[in-house]
Amino acid sequence: MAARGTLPAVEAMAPTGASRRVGRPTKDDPVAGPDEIVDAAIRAVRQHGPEVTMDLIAAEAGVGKPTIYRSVGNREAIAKAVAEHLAVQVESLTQTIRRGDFSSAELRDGSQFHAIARAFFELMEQERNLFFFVEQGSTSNDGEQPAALVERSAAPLLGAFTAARTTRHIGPNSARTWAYATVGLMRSVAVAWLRDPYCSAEELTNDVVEFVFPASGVPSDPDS
Amino acid sequence: MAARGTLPAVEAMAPTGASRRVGRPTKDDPVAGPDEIVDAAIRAVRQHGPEVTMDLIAAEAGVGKPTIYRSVGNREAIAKAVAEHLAVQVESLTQTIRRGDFSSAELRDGSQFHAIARAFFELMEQERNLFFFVEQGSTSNDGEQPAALVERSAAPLLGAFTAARTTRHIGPNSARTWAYATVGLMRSVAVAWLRDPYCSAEELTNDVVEFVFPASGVPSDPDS
DNA sequence: TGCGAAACGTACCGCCAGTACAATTGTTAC
DNA sequence: GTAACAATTGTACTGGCGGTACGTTTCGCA
Repeated sequence: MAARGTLPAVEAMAPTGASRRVGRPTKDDPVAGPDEIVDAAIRAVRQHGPEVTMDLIAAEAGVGKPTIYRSVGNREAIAKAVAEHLAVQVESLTQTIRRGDFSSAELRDGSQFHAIARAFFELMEQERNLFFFVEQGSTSNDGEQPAALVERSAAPLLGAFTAARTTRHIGPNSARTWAYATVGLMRSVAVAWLRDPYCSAEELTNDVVEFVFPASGVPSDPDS
Repeated sequence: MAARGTLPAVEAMAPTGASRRVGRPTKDDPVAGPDEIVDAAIRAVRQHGPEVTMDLIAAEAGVGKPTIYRSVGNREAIAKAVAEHLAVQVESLTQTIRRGDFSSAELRDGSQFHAIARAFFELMEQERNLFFFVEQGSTSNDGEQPAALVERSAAPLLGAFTAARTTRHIGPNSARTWAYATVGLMRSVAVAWLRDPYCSAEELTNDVVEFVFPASGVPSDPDS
């Protein structure tokens, strides 16, 4: 088994799935760039759950594992890219909502936040695996610089939030703390709710809005 | 050294540190129960950081690795125990503060929360490694039941919070959401602040209090 | 005294992120 | 035209870690 350094026989292989030939690819071959690899990673995570192996991602992308590491980076870098993807999705959803459902007059503090939070929760419900994948990747390191993946994935909430609370004048440090507080809040609620959907998305959103903006909310509990 | 001549080839070993003899221990030997093991784990995490290996924990405890798995459980179970330890610490600190610094009249909504939040941040600063160890252990699984480690580590905040906000009558689902929101908020702020202490602990606490109780806070930013 | 149960640590296994290296093709020099 | 070099890939491997099988030793009880 396990031929030594020189390998004259490569025939009995094909477990990775759709791997291309070895060596430099032909010029007109469909080369897989970073974007294609990230897309493949997203599909792999969606299909196999948040604990996909790098080999499976490579197989889904149709490339070898080293290509991933050269083109995108290690597992955490992929998680970062996926977080970026989620963030863009939330932003896009927010734009749509903002254009469509709300009249300009309704865009007072609470309701705008409500729309964004609702979009966030629904997207996370839909992209559950991606969310937990990003979640897991964020705490993999032991506390150094590159963290803040989840933060990025929820960051779109920030704009609306700080805009809504501009009524009071605050310093940069306070704004930063409030930003962390907001994203952490959304993150934690989303995780708990996804693990055990104890109420409807609308109810959840109302409660979160009521928490952040104590004045503007509506009593959301249907019972009692 | 610990190596007795009984086994055929055990000489070239001793990396585990202070392992006892093999076989069932003598009755009056200092047997390491679950508590001792958890204590050893805490020391190991403090010393070697949040990514300690199980072998190092076993070495610190002076037992073999299987003993840990039999007595406490897998890595996640240890993280859970450490989370419990932190939670108890926070509770104890809270008790002390409540008895000492505050007159009974001052215990209105915001200030009580302030004291607890302050204690929480300071303990997490002091027990940085333990905090990140728990943090990491909580997201290791792919989204199933046993999670909620961090939640437990910040849960002491819950009592004070719900008590403070009882003014409005809320349903159980709303309370649950608010609870998740609160602990997630504290967690996220703590992580960000520990990774980059961009302000003093007091400032941080003030900002968090101001976020949760918009009415009762004091403007904390020294710069204008 | 003997024998099963209880409890332990050593040595191992499987898995997986990350890497060394040969293979293969594009490209330039002469 | 062709030979050397640069570019780029996938295969096969490594290292390390969480978790476990198994032999070893002692206790408890008949």
